[in-house]
Formats: sequence, C-alpha cells, structure tokens
Amino acid sequence: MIEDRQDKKDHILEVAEKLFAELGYDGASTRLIAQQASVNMAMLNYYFGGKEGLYFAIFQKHVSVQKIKLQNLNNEEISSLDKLKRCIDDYADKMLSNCAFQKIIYREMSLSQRSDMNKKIISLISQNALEVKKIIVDGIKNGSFNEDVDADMLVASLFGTKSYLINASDMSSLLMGKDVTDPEVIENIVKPRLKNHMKKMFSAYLTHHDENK
Amino acid sequence: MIEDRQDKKDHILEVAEKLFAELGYDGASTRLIAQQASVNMAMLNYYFGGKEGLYFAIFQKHVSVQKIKLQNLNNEEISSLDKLKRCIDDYADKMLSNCAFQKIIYREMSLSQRSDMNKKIISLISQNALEVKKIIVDGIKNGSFNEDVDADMLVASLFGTKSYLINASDMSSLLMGKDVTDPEVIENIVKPRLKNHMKKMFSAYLTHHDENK
DNA sequence: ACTAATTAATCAATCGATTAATTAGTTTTG
DNA sequence: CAAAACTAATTAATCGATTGATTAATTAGT
Repeated sequence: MIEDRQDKKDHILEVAEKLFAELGYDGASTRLIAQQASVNMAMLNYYFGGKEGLYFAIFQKHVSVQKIKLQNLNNEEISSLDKLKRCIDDYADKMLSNCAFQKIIYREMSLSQRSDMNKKIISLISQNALEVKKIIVDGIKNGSFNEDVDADMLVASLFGTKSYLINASDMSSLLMGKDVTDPEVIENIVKPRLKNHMKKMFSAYLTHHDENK
Repeated sequence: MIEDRQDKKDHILEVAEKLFAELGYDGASTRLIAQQASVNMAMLNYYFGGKEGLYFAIFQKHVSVQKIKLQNLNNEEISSLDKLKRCIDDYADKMLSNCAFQKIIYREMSLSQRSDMNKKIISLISQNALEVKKIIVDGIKNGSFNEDVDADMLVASLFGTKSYLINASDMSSLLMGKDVTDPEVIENIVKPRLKNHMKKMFSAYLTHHDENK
C-alpha cells in the first residue's frame, strides 16, 4: 500500500530529525540514521535521493504549516499587541514542543557551508520572520507601539530568547537549577515563564512612556 | 625563540577559530586548518595533541579574560541598572567584534556529542552567565528592579538577542536589508542599534510601573 | 652531540553513495 | 483464474574519497 511507504518515510524523517538535532548534520551519519530507523542504508538514497535530500525534506515538512498559520494571524482583526502576544504564545508552544527541529534550524542558519541547500532553507524560514516583523511595523504605524521601537531588533529578541533556551539548554539548566530538556519541566515551568516574561517585557517596552523626551 | 613558537600557535588558533565558525567542528578538517595556517598537519597534533585539543584551546583563550572583566564589574559601586547597561555594551562590543568565537560557542552548546569536552566548555562559559544573573538578582533584592522580573529569562533575552544577530546573520541581513556580516555595517549600524534597543527594552521592563496590580 | 621542531608518507576507520542481486507486489496475458 | 512478465521495493556487499592520527626520517637550534 502507498500508505505504508509514506509511513515509513515519515518515520525516517522523525528519526533523522532527532539525530540531526543531537549530533549535527555531519555528526549524524546516514548509517546511524538508517540503523535507528530500522531501514537499509540504501533506502535513504532511494527515498530522498541522498543525505542532503533527506535533510531538506525535514525543513519542507515543517515550514509550510507555520507559514499559513502566521498569514492567517496577520489577517485577523485584533490589536497589534494582541497579535504579538499570540505570536509569543504560538512560537513558545511550537518551538518548545519540538526542540529538535528548532535546534537544526538554528544551527543551519549559522553555517556558511552547503551553500545551495543553505540558501533554499534560509529563504523558506525568512518568510516567517518577515511576517512577524510586519506585525511590529504595522503596530508602530497605527500608533499602538512607540515610534522609536526598533522592529528588527525586537524580532531578534523574540526569536533569540527562545532559541537561547533551546539551543543553550545546558546553560539554561545550569542557570535555572532545573533540567530544561525534561518535557515535564518544559511544559510546567519553562513555557509559562517564557511566555509571561516576553509578554511583560515587550508590553512594557512597546507601550511605555519614555521619560527621556 | 620561544616567542616564535607562541606566535605560530596563536596563528593556528586564529585560523582554526575562523574555520570552525564557518564550517562547524566536523566540517573544518585538520588538513584544511593546517593548510590555511601554512603549517604541516602533524604540527596540530604536536602542539595541541589532536583536533579536540586544538578546539578546546580556542575556548580557554577567550573565556578566562571575560571572566575577570565580569567579576570586576560586579564589584564596582554603581547602580544595578548601570551594571546591566555596562554588560550590554561590553557583550555587544565583544561578541560583534569577534563573531567567529561567538558562533562556535553557541553551536557547541547546542550539541550533545563530544560529551567530555562539551561539559568542560559549558562549565567554563556558564560561570560568566552566572555573573550576569547575579547582577539582575542583586538589582531585584535591593529594589532597583521590579520584584516580579524573571532573572533567568532576562539572561536568556540578553544573550539570545545577540546570538540571534550573529548566528542567524543571513536571516538578520534579510530582515534589515543590510549585510550584517560586513564589519563596517556591524560597527556603524548593528552595534549602536543593538545597544540602544536592549538598554531601552530592559530599562522599560525592569523599572516600569505595572498597571495590572 | 643532543633535543626540539618539522616534514612527507602512510595508517586504519568512517564517510556517503552505488552496485548488482533478490524479494515482493502488480499487471498483463493466454 | 493462473502463469508469466514486469515494476517497485529491499538487501548485502562494495566503491572511492576523506577523515584524524601516527610513523619514521629529516632539519634546525642549542
């Protein structure tokens, strides 16, 4: 059945995603991926055309979904601040629930190699970042946010804070005295604290009255 | 002369740092490093005992200096907010002036492999993060900052924002419409905007009056 | 004459990919 | 309906290339 084949491909993708996240692109050998997915090594090439193809398939699987969600949000008729808060919640939920992909995405962006693939991936992801920036810029234009807010830097703070918790998880664990890779800790402690922190900080920054004017 | 040897070792470290940043640990082969540094491949092992030793030497070179600077800052008799602002300035200057090391450090923290080395490195770096956290916690205790501030998350925002600009530089370049890897752009545009953004945002958040009380 | 520094050559191990052979599944044909 | 023919899926074995590291020999410095 065709379904079986798709299930198997999905399973390979899941395993590969986990291993790429843990070991990096070079560190995760096709042999290991095949072994952990309980398939023959040659199947990876048969299905995905090679290691790069497998890698790229992981990105395609994720990005398209998120893009649609963002565009819908941007078209809703709620205040700019509410949109941004929704963004914070959505990204916190998505990123912290799927740390593996988040790790891969971030690491890929920081490498200069594999240029062809790299450009494709950056192009995919950047569309989402632009949507977020649009929310902020619109908020400044319509007077919801302070006019001296730096939209680009705010985007960096939004994604950067979350990336830090995930990618520098060992450091965060040490700081917080808790294992922030433990799913239970993530759900009950990290997520709510992260959401609360970012909403408060951004609200204060975006809507506060600057005394130095 | 001994100086010549040290100079050569330093030169190797510089080249290696650059290549590790661009290509990752696995991507930067010892052959390439040796070639770019114009030394024989066997010299890397002779000097540093192997690839891992070379890698670790890069970390040792950087961390110790920063640690001392931070401890000195923490002992100065200025307000907590001023300390934090100094931190922002210092880290922005250091990180953006030496993006290569910043990239390495961040990527290393996000990998689960090379466990022995990894733990040593995390241990080195975490001491600095703890010093920054201390500044915030002290500020909360002495009433300078709002008591409901989440120190851990604030540290994540501080380091995360900067890391994002550096590690996701392609993305940032696309967002800002400028090449944020160009040294001139970094110095004249990214640095001042980053410093300004973080000081304003943190000040607003740390000292604002919460209306929802 | 002795030690440190440096070189070229080579080591085994591992990498991603491919091959040819085999099995399973489907379609065609008598 | 069943046998044959064909295609898709899967396997084990192997390919050349590259990896980090080591060796033994040579050079330079003291």
